[in-house]
Amino acid sequence: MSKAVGKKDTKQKILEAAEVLFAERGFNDTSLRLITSAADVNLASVNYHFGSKKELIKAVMDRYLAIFMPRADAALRQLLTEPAINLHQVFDCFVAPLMELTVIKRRGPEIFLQLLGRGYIDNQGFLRWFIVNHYGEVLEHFIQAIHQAAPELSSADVFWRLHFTLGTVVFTMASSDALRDIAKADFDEDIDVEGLVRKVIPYLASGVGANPC
Amino acid sequence: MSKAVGKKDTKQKILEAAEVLFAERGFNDTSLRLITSAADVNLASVNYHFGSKKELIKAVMDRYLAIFMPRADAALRQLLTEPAINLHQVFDCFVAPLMELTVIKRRGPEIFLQLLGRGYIDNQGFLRWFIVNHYGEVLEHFIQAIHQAAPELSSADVFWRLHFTLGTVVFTMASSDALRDIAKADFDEDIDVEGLVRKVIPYLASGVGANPC
DNA sequence: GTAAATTTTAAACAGTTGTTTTATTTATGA
DNA sequence: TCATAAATAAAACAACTGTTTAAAATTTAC
Repeated sequence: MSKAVGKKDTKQKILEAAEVLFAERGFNDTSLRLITSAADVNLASVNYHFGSKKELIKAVMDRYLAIFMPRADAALRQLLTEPAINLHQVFDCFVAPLMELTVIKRRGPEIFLQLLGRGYIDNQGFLRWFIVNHYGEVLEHFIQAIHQAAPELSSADVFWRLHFTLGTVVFTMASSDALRDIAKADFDEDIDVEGLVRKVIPYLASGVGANPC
Repeated sequence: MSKAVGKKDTKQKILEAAEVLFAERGFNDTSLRLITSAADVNLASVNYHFGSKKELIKAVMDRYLAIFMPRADAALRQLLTEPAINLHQVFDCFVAPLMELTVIKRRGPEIFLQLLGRGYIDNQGFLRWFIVNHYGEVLEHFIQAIHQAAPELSSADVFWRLHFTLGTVVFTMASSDALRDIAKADFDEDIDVEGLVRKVIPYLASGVGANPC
């Protein structure tokens, strides 16, 4: 143990700068030079510590996934043991794990959701593959919980509405800063991320539970 | 009138190639060289005919917006004259105008929605500004119709749920090709774009109309 | 048919990208 | 303390970006 407590090492500084820029601007539109100058480290240190930009992206994502996924999974497993559940409860399983991402940094929850959206859109699939391969069982428990809460839905309907839901959340969070500014200006409504999450859940629960026609 | 009927001119060839690539890969990740080689025209012809890449993006978008927006507006105006309306009817206003985009090309509806999503995410605002400034009244009629169909919602609630809705649609359509492939493989469900749109509308209507809590 | 305007072409421009190389500095362990 | 390893630094790399230039080809107009 040789590191001084207050002094972040280079690897950490890169991660901290990269995740903010990736969330704000997307992966492809964030250059390594932008990251390294924001982190106040040398350009070459990214390739030295992470190997490549692709690996840096994975490292940034996994720092959040590794905390969020097991906790979401635990909440879903817990819910699945109960006799009768509803969709609102299913979505509520994600709130606490999401808000606990403040352990990484204060704006952790929003950054994580923004990164998730970027990963879904920017790179055609490589991050999606990574998530499904590493955390696939969480998704399965999610689907299982929806089936239990809304047994009238076919598997295909659940599949589609799961993706509708993902779209709603990810898209909203990707532009949450701008939207919250507008809401503040136009309606004098000042809400934080948790407030926004709690605003979207009734929408999601009602949408997923809608009568298919 | 000197153009041979079967022979597309350069400007048209660029538009046709660009819109597909923009929809698939986003604006920033589609280079002019990729477009011009797909269109089989010279690199410099983009700057010659459109002035810049930014103007090309606007031209691509406006080709669809100019057809879609007036028709959607007409449908909303028509609906607003009726005494009692529901949310399902509000969203139905967009289906026919969307499907009519096949006049541009067969896959016009999906391409348009994908472009819309790209414009929302890729460029931080310049396309959004363009749309709001040119077609703002359509958005106002949309909001008015929602207010009429769900008068219990506050203006702020309508604002948020409108953006949830936009997220759902745009995100779903941005990856609709991949999702439909999965649905075909996993559930043997073979649907076209109109089928997908009709699938998402109950979700949206139920979500927007949910009891706010 | 010829001159003028329009369009196409190839080449070069200046700037950015991720990555690698080489040299220098700093830290480690005996 | 000194050799060794690890980390940092500056510079160059090849590939790519949007745009411009200047020459060639084509079309238009009289």
